[in-house]
Amino acid sequence: MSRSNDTREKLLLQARLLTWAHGYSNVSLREIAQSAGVDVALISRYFGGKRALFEATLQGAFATPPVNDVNELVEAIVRIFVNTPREVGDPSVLQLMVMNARDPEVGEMVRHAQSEDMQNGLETLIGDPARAALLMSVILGFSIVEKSLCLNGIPHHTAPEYEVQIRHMITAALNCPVV
Amino acid sequence: MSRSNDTREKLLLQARLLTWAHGYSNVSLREIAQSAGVDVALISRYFGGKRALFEATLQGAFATPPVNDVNELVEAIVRIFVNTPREVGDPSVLQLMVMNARDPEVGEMVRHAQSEDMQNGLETLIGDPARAALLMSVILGFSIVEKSLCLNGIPHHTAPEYEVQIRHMITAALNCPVV
DNA sequence: ATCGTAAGTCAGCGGGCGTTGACTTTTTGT
DNA sequence: ACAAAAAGTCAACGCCCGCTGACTTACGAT
Repeated sequence: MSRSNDTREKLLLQARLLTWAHGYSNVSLREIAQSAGVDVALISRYFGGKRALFEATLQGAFATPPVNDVNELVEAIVRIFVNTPREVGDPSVLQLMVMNARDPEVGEMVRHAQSEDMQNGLETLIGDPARAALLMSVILGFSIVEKSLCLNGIPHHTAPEYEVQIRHMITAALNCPVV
Repeated sequence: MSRSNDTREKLLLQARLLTWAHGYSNVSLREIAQSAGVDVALISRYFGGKRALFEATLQGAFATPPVNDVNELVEAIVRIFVNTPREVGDPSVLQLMVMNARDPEVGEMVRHAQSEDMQNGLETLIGDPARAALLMSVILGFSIVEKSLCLNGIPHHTAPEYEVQIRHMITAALNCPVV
């Protein structure tokens, strides 16, 4: 019983790492299995297929702790995007896959997970969907471009100064006139 | 002579549409050829291969008109992101592919094209690479999330109100303390 | 200790991919 | 009008993909 749970978790972890980093359709099951040190066939046995494995990967991916007001929620979101260790996946990459995933169902899965966990909470607390979307723009834009800069060889910001910028822009978003 | 140029351009156009919309590795040459109403083999003949076709696609993709000061450059960039007709590809999607493309050379191609055309211009005019990157974050974040919202079924902003928000955030970025 | 079941292995399937080379059709130059 | 060259067609290649089913091994209850 415990041995199977072990391999299940090993598969899940590697699937998260690889698909979140490179995109759903750019990672093969054989690759995931090899990284986990496990046979490919076990993926189909345990999860049912590639899509189901990916779906399991999204379980609670964007979970934010319960919050009482806008500031707390923003803090929680910033923490996810800024401080989440890169090793366990970067949520911004998920947002990327939304648009890059050719398979409509895969895109829908990611969007649904992200929307459930973050966007809806923001909208509820802020009240104005337009401003919530604006806030989301800023936060996601930061994490995406941050990653892009790393790829470009530009040393990414250290966490403290990065957070200063993010907070400044969030304040701007909260004060920006929206329709 | 003109017939071959025609099919070359048809291939190039469809390649742009499809790969920019769905990502390099999510579009097959057969698909591109079919959309162009042309035989697959002609792609290899005219461009040499999939990668070369994609590279041709990037030629001048981010070209901005010559500008004299920061405001003009920002205007030009905003115009590209906000007003570029969706039919000829959305540059934000290119930025997406930077991170999603598994093939390192493909990612490098996109990054190089974007950097050459836009980022460097911004840095030269602004002087401070950190602030230029911040500005880029905001602009790219907007266009990416805008697209994401469309996918989520939320009606995207009309151009005027969208531009108001973008300008507000750009102003914030220009006034934000950077290290 | 043994037997049943869970866990893991392995070869192979059908299919799509990028690419190639031999072929046919169309255009062009004389 | 006719031959040379360009443009387009077609079938097939080797490869990797997700997935399956028959098989072998290891564990746990009796």
